Amino acid sequence: MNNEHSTLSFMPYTYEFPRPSITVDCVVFGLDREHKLKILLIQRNLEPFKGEWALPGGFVRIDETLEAAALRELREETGIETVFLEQLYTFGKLDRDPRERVITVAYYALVNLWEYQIRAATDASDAAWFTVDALPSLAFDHDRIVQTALKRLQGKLRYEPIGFELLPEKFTLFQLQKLYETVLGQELDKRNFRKKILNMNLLIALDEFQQDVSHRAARLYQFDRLQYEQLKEKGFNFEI
Amino acid sequence: MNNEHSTLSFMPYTYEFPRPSITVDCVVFGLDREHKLKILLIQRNLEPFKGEWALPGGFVRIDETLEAAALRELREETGIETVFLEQLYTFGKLDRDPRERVITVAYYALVNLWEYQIRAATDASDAAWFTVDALPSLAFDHDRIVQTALKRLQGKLRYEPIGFELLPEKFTLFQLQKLYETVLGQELDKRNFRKKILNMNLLIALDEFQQDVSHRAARLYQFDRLQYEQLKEKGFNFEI
DNA sequence: TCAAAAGTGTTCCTGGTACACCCATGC
DNA sequence: GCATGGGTGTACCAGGAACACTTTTGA
Repeated sequence: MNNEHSTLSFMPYTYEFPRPSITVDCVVFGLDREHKLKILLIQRNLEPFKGEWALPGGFVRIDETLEAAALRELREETGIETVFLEQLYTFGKLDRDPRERVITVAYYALVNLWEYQIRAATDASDAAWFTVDALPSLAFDHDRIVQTALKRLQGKLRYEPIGFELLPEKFTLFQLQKLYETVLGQELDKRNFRKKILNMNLLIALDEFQQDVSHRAARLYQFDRLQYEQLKEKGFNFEI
Repeated sequence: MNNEHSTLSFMPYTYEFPRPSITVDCVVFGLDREHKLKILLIQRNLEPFKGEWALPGGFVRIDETLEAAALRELREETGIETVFLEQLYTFGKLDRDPRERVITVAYYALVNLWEYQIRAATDASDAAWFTVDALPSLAFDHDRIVQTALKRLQGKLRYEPIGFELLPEKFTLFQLQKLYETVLGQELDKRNFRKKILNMNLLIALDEFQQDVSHRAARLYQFDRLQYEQLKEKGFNFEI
């Protein structure tokens, strides 16, 4: 990786001016069954920061887009296939990587942890979920990236219907409310929450109910994406 | 710039894997005296797209941050010194530059066009202001970048007090209202607008009035940044 | 005296907020 | 029968929206 200790035969790409490396990093959010917000981290098995926890990510190849790189790294390192993925911010401080100048384009992803367990990493390194308010210390400037992602998630959640990405296809209003309470960090009134979300006409009430719960089974709902797109066309603004 | 037609002596930087170039581009917004929203463009005097209009921008040096690169390019190409500058989005499509893979980190800036005229570019190429709804065709994917910046500006303007960056230090409520009407593209009720903005207690009413206007002179106001920071601490949310 | 913008209050209505009890189920 | 969440309505209040006229100034 460093020019100094390799011969030209392994360094076939030459440029008139020095160039930084470009990476992508992904902050993957998931919501567990106890309504805790979690982030997926990888234990590094290479220097620098070997053994420390870091965001999944890696170098952008010359023939792939940034988003393709993010999706590829997610697949390779965590087994995640299809997710909500959105660009977060590009971090370019000079010393954020001790080896050389590395600019990273950060993405954040929302995955549904309810129905299936994300596979651990496919290679030797470990992947694990951590509750956001009990994260280990992170490699590079990944703690700053995580904080930025958290703020973005909180902001977006209030003004766009992205919370559903963290829930299974069919969910209860209680789950949805807990999601908002967890991510926004404030309790919400049950009756007012239901009134507000149902009045939006974005949820399809199913004729299905929870199974195997030790209390009255709640009705299941589904998010009506099509309806949302149509309402948005007409100037409707989602807001919780 | 291309590997093919230069000797190694001019291409002293070698890497194991190919690397894209990194540039920054700036969408500079200004508001003219007729309450029109304008963008600052540069006429390119180099290939590719020679003679076409493009956003001010250029290559990121290995020893400068992204923001520093954006500020430097603004200074060099337009003479703009201190502005509101915020990262917008990073564009990484494979073919967005016909020469080679170039990833650009876009910024948007807000400048005050009222008190002084922005200098034209310092080199031979031309800089000029264009009304946003009458832009010429742009080089590269710069039209997409402009559209992204416009959406961001409209979104931010409603929820953060950044509109003041487009006005002089001392402004009238009428100017402020016209700003919102222009950027958001909708008319606002004069009485309701004044009530709302004054009730926020974010404006300092000065004992100064407009000069040399052919109608009753309006009172001048100033944005109270300190007060805004304090209110924000306490959970206050700006919203128009 | 005309043109252009400054400046000012009230009414109505919508939507947010606060709040408490009974129901169904499994253990 | 107890614990857990499911499910429901009303009263109050704040803030948004609609709306018209008089004042000031310079040309």
